[in-house]
Amino acid sequence: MRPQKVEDKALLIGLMTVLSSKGYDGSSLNEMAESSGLQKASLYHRFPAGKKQITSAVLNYVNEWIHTKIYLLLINQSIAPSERLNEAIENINSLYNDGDSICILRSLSMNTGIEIFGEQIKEAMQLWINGFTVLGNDFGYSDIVAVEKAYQVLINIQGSLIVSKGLNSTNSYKAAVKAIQNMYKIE
Amino acid sequence: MRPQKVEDKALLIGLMTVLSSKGYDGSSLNEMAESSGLQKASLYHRFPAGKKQITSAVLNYVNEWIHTKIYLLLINQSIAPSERLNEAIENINSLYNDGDSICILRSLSMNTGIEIFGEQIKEAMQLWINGFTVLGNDFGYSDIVAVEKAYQVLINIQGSLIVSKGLNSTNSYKAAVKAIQNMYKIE
DNA sequence: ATTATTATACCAATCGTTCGGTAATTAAAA
DNA sequence: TTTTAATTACCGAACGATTGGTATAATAAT
Repeated sequence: MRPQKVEDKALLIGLMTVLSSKGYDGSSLNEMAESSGLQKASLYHRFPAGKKQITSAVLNYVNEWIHTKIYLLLINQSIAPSERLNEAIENINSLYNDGDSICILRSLSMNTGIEIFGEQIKEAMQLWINGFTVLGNDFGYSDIVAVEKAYQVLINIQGSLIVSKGLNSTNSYKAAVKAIQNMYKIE
Repeated sequence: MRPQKVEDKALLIGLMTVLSSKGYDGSSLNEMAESSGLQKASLYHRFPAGKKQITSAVLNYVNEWIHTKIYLLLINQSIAPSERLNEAIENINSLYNDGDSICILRSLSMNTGIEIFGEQIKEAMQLWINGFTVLGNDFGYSDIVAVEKAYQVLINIQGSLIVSKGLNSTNSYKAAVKAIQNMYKIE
């Protein structure tokens, strides 16, 4: 049979770019087509249920990304905790373009998106928090402190991304990343 | 002349509700009309330039709110610093419905809104940061530390609001507020 | 020849916006 | 005191453009 013009992964990444920067309502199918390299009708061939299915597939891809690049990495006890943290932060930096991008979990958690995709967004955040909780434990912190720190990591990233957007400077994001690294110094 | 059916302030608050929960693209004029108590055409009488002018007016209202309820409050040296902090937090809690609402600065800082309203969003965040910086100074912290803490306040609020939405629980927001209060304990 | 993929054209519904006209108030004229 | 004019606020209906979504025909590969 005829090969795909755009592979699944590249397709999802192109679609993620639009969705994360414009949100669900702001992302038109025409923009999605343009940014993915396929025509609108071709998108309906790949995602017969339309915009909702597209967005859900992108969120699945994001969840898989978080699962491997954050969760599985952070619970991998064959790597030193400090090394895990460094790699996770590298991955996060690449995900958010060193603070320039908008997080898709934020873009899709407006009232229009959260009603449809709430479960997938919740799953993504919990994966993130669970990974960093294990990291905190492996750094020697108690369960309570490890959970606290894990939440603080997610809050710092999400909050600093908003402040970076609002102030038009990635300084806030970069400082937040450093603060996260300081949160896991062994005493 | 004929009196207004809805006063300016009530009008702006109704419009703010839609904009903060659905964002710029997600807020239709029909929803704005319904939520404000005026018909679509009447909104064009009050805001001749349409949706952009409506959104800009709402952001101006928000900036005035931040100016009085955050900035002017936090720099008011006739009130004890700890008292200023408590009042500011009360105001913030009422603004965000104790963590249930979405911040309009976040909703409008998607790529669709930030291009049009970037300056107003920047102004709002800077007011916020400047107010908390003065508070930090009056608590006795050095300039550098006071600025750091001020940024952290904004990041904690914005980040915890996102996490609260995503996890469908205001626990994260409420914990972040407590963390902010602990940031300004006098040693 | 068959099948997967894409492109063009199209649709109803909704979008932001505009327009003609009405309702309510005040001030001046009769 | 009543009437008229002027002013402003409001609204139903319609505008062209764009939305998400669907046909259907053409193309490319096995």
